[in-house]
Amino acid sequence: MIHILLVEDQALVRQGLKMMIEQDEQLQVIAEAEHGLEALQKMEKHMIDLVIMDIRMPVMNGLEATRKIKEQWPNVKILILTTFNDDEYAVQALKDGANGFLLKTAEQQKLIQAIYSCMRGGMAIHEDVAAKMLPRLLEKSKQAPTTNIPLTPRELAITKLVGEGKTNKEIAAVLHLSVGTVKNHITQILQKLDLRDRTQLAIYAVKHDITS
Amino acid sequence: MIHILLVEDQALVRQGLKMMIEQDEQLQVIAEAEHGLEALQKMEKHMIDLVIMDIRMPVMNGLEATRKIKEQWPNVKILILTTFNDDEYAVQALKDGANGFLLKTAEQQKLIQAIYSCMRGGMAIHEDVAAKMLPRLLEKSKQAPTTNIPLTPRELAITKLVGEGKTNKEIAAVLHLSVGTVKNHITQILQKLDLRDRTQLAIYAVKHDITS
DNA sequence: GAAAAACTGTGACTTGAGTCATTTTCGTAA
DNA sequence: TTACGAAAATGACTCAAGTCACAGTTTTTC
Repeated sequence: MIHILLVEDQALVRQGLKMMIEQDEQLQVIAEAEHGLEALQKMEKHMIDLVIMDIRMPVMNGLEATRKIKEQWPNVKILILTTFNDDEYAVQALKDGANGFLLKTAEQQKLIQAIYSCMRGGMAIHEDVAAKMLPRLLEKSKQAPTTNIPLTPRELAITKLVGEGKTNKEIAAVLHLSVGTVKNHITQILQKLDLRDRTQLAIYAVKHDITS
Repeated sequence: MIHILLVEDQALVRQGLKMMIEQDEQLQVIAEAEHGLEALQKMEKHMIDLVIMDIRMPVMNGLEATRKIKEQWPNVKILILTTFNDDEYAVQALKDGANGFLLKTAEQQKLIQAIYSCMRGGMAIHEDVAAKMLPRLLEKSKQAPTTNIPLTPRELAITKLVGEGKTNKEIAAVLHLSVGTVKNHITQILQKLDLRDRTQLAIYAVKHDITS
């Protein structure tokens, strides 16, 4: 038997969900809340396995509630209820520890499926939500096309070490060079990349993922 | 009429795909290739709208081919053919510009759907593939839970500017402080975070996404 | 085989960065 | 009310970093 907490401010939607969920005899809604704060209170009173959480709510929204619940009860699964327009929230929700997404327009069959897949440790994400989220996630991890970095292999190696926060002395030791040579290379690198000092170079290295 | 290039080394799979695709009268496979290199050659000879690309192939794999095709023909759509075990490649493929993923086990209805959604500019990603990829993507953009960064607001502001590569003088100007004060704060910050110099601090700032 | 680019090194010089001691002000929590 | 941490500042000191000029060696490229 899976014990579920329903968090959703609109009573009608909540009722509908409850009925759909309890069509499956292994699933039971043993608590309901109208906003995040109430959800936290219910969590303390009941043994909850899974929370179904709306994002837009008064008092405390779903993101904050998700974060706080995951802090105190890391093993509880959380499914986010979402609409097509919530995609910027969705990414944040995932970072906060959500285990999946339900479109409000989903039919009950998908709903039940999502609950079980999420309880099994998987991640339940509706196809359309994923399609919207992925490009957003990629933007951040992309901006480094590794193209046209006009550095020689030696310069790259030094850039990498600068990006790890090493001093010239340490770099010299690792590469078996003199400190003076390292300095010369760095002068060269800064000129090529139009940077001012090793700090800007380190930032460059991290952002362009020069870590090989 | 949508012109399609099929890239897949196994002739049987290729034949099957072709038949499934051409069930739809708007879709036509006008070229086929057994590996990435051949695909590039075919691209030059035909006007292609969409490429369906396997990942594991001899001579030149699907990732490299995707990258090269997107470089020369940025408007061509590319759908990656994948299995459940390819998820580490999948992320890379997306970064290289792929427009979607097809599971090799998908039925023809899903296949056709994916092609159209991809041509409309959307991203076609099978639910199960997305579920596997998202956690992987999140790991990279996550590691900064913004928690326990024991810095005061002032220190945070300075850390942020260091992370932008600013000098103490510039930071002092922005925050209306003396250079000495900035130095003092930085000494304090370095001690708190157990770092050695502003370069390591800048790296810390970038990695923890302190950019507010 | 010659030219170009990459790699290595030295020494001298300038300056930004970081540490330390010490002081003052301000708000807030015990 | 007191005590404390955050914030701001000054001055003096040390040193790593960066620039510059010059030079030798090796590797790549045409």
